[in-house]
Amino acid sequence: MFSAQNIGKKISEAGIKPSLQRIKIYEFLLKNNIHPTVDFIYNQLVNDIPTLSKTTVYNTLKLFEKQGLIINLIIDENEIRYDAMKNIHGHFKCDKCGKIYDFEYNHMQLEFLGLNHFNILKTELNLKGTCPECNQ
Amino acid sequence: MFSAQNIGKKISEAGIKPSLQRIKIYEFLLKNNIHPTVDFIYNQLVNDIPTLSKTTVYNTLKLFEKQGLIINLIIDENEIRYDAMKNIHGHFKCDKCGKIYDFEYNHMQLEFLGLNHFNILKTELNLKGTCPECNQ
DNA sequence: TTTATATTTGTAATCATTACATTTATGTTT
DNA sequence: AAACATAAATGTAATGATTACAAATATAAA
Ligand SMILES: [Mn+2]
Ligand SMILES: [Mn+2]
Ligand SMILES: [Zn+2]
Ligand SMILES: [Zn+2]
Repeated sequence: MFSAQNIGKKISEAGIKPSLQRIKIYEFLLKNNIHPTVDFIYNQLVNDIPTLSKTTVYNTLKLFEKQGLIINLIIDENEIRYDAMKNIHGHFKCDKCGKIYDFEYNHMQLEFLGLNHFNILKTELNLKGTCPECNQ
Repeated sequence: MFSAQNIGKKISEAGIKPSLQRIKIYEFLLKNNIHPTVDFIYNQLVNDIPTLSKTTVYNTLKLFEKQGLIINLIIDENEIRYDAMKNIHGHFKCDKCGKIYDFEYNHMQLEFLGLNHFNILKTELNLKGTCPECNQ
């Protein structure tokens, strides 16, 4: 499904050289759709790559985002989260367990009033509350 | 329009004692619909109240938000912004000038797919891009 | 092999936010 | 009014995510 070649190719197509670190980071995002923080990614990958630096994770994710390979989520203060799923979708963060869920919404029917001549580059729909697991 | 009595009354109705600092902070939010940061509010009010502490601004805004008097916006990393306008509306932040614009949207027609049994307590619709002034 | 360039790494700095102890204000009881 | 109790505000130190920066390493070109 996500072979090393395919991952490297995707990175290349975004105009980024596919180094070992970059491949591993992008692979992690593709295989784990959990909207991880930098810290989480670092702690998972440092097992594979003992020399990995957290700065590299920061730089790489920022580069990926700039090149449009991934998106970032600002759903809570003091943490940026990353997502390799680029189709339009919303996010729900559970106040209790902290898990972030994807959901779809009828974005085609969404209408903004009073934004004539605004150049919209990014749309973020974030919900908060409690998830079914925590509602028991 | 926003007399000191009215402001104090609103604060009281939220279950908060209307101290001088709390009145001034809430008054600032009501009269300046600019989604300010803690730092901005502090710098504006410290002229009026020379003894004001930034911690007080933090604590007060957090208390206001907990009691439902205001809402907070997480539209960008490393800053929380506050808004006394509590009707449902979205926010657009200009990447160039940093200004945050309110806008309305057809929230009644918004449909979420895959969120059965989720308890939604907060909805945030954040857009980014460039505003008309910066598009010249 | 040299040389240049790109990438990674480790450490220190930054900056918004929070923790916490102290001070000040407010309200109540004697 | 004085003493006491409680709430609120203040100032400083600590926290923690992110960034800056210089050195080290890897990759590519000459
Ligand atoms: Mn997602
Ligand atoms: Mn607003
Ligand atoms: Zn949950
Ligand atoms: Zn602008």
